[in-house]
Amino acid sequence: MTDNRKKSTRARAPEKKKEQFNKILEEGKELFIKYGSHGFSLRALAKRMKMSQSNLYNYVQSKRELWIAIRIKYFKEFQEKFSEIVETHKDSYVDIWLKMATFFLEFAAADYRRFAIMFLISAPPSEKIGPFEKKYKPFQLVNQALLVVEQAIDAKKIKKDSAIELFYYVYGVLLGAAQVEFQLSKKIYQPITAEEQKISVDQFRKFTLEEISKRVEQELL
Amino acid sequence: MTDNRKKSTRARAPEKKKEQFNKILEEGKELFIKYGSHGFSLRALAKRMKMSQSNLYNYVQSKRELWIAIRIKYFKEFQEKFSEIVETHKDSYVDIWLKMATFFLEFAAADYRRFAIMFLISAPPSEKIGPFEKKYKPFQLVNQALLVVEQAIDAKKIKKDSAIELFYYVYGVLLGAAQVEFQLSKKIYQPITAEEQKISVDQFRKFTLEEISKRVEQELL
DNA sequence: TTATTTAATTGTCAGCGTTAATTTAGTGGT
DNA sequence: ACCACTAAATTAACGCTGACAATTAAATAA
Repeated sequence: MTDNRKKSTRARAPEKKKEQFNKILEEGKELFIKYGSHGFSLRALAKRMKMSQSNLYNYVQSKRELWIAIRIKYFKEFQEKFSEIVETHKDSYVDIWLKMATFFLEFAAADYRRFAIMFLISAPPSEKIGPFEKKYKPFQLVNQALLVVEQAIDAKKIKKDSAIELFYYVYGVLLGAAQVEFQLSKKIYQPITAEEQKISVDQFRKFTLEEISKRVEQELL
Repeated sequence: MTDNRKKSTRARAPEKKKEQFNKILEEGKELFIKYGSHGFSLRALAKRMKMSQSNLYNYVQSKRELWIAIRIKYFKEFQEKFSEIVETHKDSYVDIWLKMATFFLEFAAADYRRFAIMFLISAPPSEKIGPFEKKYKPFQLVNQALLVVEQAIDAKKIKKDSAIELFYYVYGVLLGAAQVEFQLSKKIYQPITAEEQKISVDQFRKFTLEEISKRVEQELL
């Protein structure tokens, strides 16, 4: 056994501690992306951080909390890019929807494990509820997109009555489509019966985006 | 510590062993449904079975294999009910789609953990690939529904060109919708901004089914 | 009745999240 | 420059997990 720890140093200044915590989150992200939820252990993370495993508890109350902290960070990154699309849009209402949808599907496909930790896998259970869990609200990402819808309603560009329903519906469509794309992209899958059942990821995405586009068009006044 | 094991008996006849294995799957299902993926341990299952934990390995190569075996069993149950709908249908093409979709969403909502083990959570990893994993094909459930589509194509009731795309699309819609419904049903969730963002599960389902219905209608010749 | 087979057992392993007790590096006050 | 204090870091241990090896003994076949 070689000693992997670095020359023992302590992050005492609040700024230094924040920095250290941030590094923990970054290493945690990498660990998760590389080895998945089952390879994501505090011991492995500690080794990467060159610190003892129990020292992580000076930064986080539980594995669950760490998990949620990473999720929140991913959502922040997601929001940032998402906001950019939303705020700089000069396109039509339909086009902005198309851009948001495309971004969502590309984001999921670019790193499915990241997508999974954000939208699919629930955090490991813990006895206590920590600060990150209290802070975290599901459906948070939704708000950014909802803003677009509301602005359009206010500007009387679209029908008001079913806008919210449609919004959640499209969110569901994208959530499901991202998963179907992933399953389609796996080599393992081979349709059992006929030849014509085959479908490529590109084909599927094109179809999905067109469906969304057509549906949103109907909403215009 | 009380000894929970039953008076030691052995299931040696092939029939008896099959029976015993079936009981393992049934208890496993219950355990999973009751305590979720994290409460689902071989030791807890063994206790329920009143046997030693390592004896489970006489029935299954790994926890992963057990997981997949349970998943397969759930799919069989799903297929059975699904087939009934498909095979006894006297309705229009649109109505049968509506029935399939309704069944899917009701199935998911009736027991979300069951739905999750079938469609969302991936089985825990294992070093070796067992017989159940070899047997299991993802997208298997899809075939039953595909049959309906193909029959309709053959009967020249619907457009052929985009039938398969639409099929996968609707599958994605349902997969996503089931998850949105679940999130909406959680008490935790409270929208942040305006009042009108609220939406009930019933509202959402109604909307979703209507969307599917409208979309399938367009496919008719 | 005996030999064989194999279900079921005990014991052990490394790995996991978590906690308690302890050490010691970094900070602020004098 | 020194000292006291705080808290980041350590070591050690707990009970849990999936898995494996060796052993026992119940059910079957000869």
